[in-house]
Amino acid sequence: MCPMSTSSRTAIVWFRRDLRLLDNPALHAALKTAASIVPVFVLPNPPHGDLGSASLWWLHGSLAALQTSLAAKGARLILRRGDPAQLLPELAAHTNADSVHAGICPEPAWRAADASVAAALSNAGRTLHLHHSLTLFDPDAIKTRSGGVYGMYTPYANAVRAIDATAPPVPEPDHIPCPQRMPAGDSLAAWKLLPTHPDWAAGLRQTWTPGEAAARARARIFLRGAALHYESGRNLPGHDLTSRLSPHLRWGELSVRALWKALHRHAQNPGEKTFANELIWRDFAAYLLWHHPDLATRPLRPEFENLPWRNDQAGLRAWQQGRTGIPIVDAGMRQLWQTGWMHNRVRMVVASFLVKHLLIDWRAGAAWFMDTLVDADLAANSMNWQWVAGTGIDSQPFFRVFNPVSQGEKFDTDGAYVRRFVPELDHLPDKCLHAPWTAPAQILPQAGVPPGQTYPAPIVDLAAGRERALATWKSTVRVAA
DNA sequence: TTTTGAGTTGTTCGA
DNA sequence: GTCGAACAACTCAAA
Repeated sequence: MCPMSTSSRTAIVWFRRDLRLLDNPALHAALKTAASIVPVFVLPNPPHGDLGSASLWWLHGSLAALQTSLAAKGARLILRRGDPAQLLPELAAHTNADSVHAGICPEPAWRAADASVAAALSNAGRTLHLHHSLTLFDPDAIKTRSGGVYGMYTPYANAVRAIDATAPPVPEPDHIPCPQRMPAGDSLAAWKLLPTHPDWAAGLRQTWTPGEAAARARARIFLRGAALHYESGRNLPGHDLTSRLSPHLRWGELSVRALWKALHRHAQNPGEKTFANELIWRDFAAYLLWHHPDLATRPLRPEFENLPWRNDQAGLRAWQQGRTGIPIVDAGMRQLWQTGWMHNRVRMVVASFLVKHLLIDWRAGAAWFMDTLVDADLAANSMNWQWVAGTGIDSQPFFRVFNPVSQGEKFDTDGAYVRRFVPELDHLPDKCLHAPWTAPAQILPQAGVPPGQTYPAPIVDLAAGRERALATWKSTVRVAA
């Protein structure tokens, strides 16, 4: 292999979680300064800890889609596996590229990688340029009046709404010129990101289409339909009234800035406002991870390190497998396993159940979500688990314990959601569907679910679990004070 | 500096 | 069935 000589400037576009061509600031900046572009995706080996099995499944589809759309622009995506700090300087030397452009990632592992890559490139007289594109707002630009970091959502949201200076989306290029001779790369298939033995991804294939084109299509459908009733619709897990854009946003197949702009072109009805708030929550999560790099591993309030979590492997396994005996919890966990996704309302219910009723460390739940969700995002996942656990995000009162029975009755009134994912309860009457253990003696055998046989009895008494959680949180706070 | 108002998503109890 | 109050006290952020 000998270094190529080119007469014009070349730039590497390092794709990470901006797997799109529309409104891609790194690509745009590279095209402005260079005559030819080398698109690269580097998979760290081993993959970073936040790349779970479901994420790798999605990544395969998303990279395949990106290869196709780049090819349509005359470019080819170079896939490499290993240490970016070694591979990128090599590729830059090989292609005589003087710069590398990438989107900023808030995860600590990527920030460490960026530092090594920047140093290695700079030793060879080359530059790493990082661009904001994952979030609406630059996390360093949002400060409290006294220059501090926001710790509560509402003041943060007020601050960003007052600024509302998101950069305008940049256009999709018509053509992406590549060097005559491109460096070699791996084949996507050789990475073996898809499961084979066993192939657990059938439900994922049925539910999702990764890639920029599918992301844009879904966004269009959502913005014209469910977004208008999002305020109330988003709470009903039995209906398809959420955006389902989370995995597309996680991989940057969809530009959040373009989505934001599309949303604000419309008159602000309550549904659209609520959805805009969700996008600000997403930004807030990245902001928190940026300023608290140990968000995923340490409670924001240190006193909660002392919370006496139970080491309950059987309970954790029952929760993971959707066999807790609490219908809406099991429905949620099975939806997650089958489709790689769970409705947001139910995520709160299952998380609260694990952390409060079972008194199992939120980090165990967060790890399971990271492995099984197609939208697994370290920032959002860590923030939301800490919110449910009451360990630092905002001021969740410790007495707020979700009751899975009332949540089910309130938001899955007709039981459509539970029946879809816990089919063995199909024949139970609505009245006791969310709490089968309260059914009159004859009902369960008649409905084909004799107690504790096809469907388990509850692994914890809900009232007792709630009391135990209240007492535990109360004493943890009191000891700290 | 001190003060003040407020904090995504809940539950239970009693009138 | 519906409604308001209590749950307890702290931290945040702005004035």
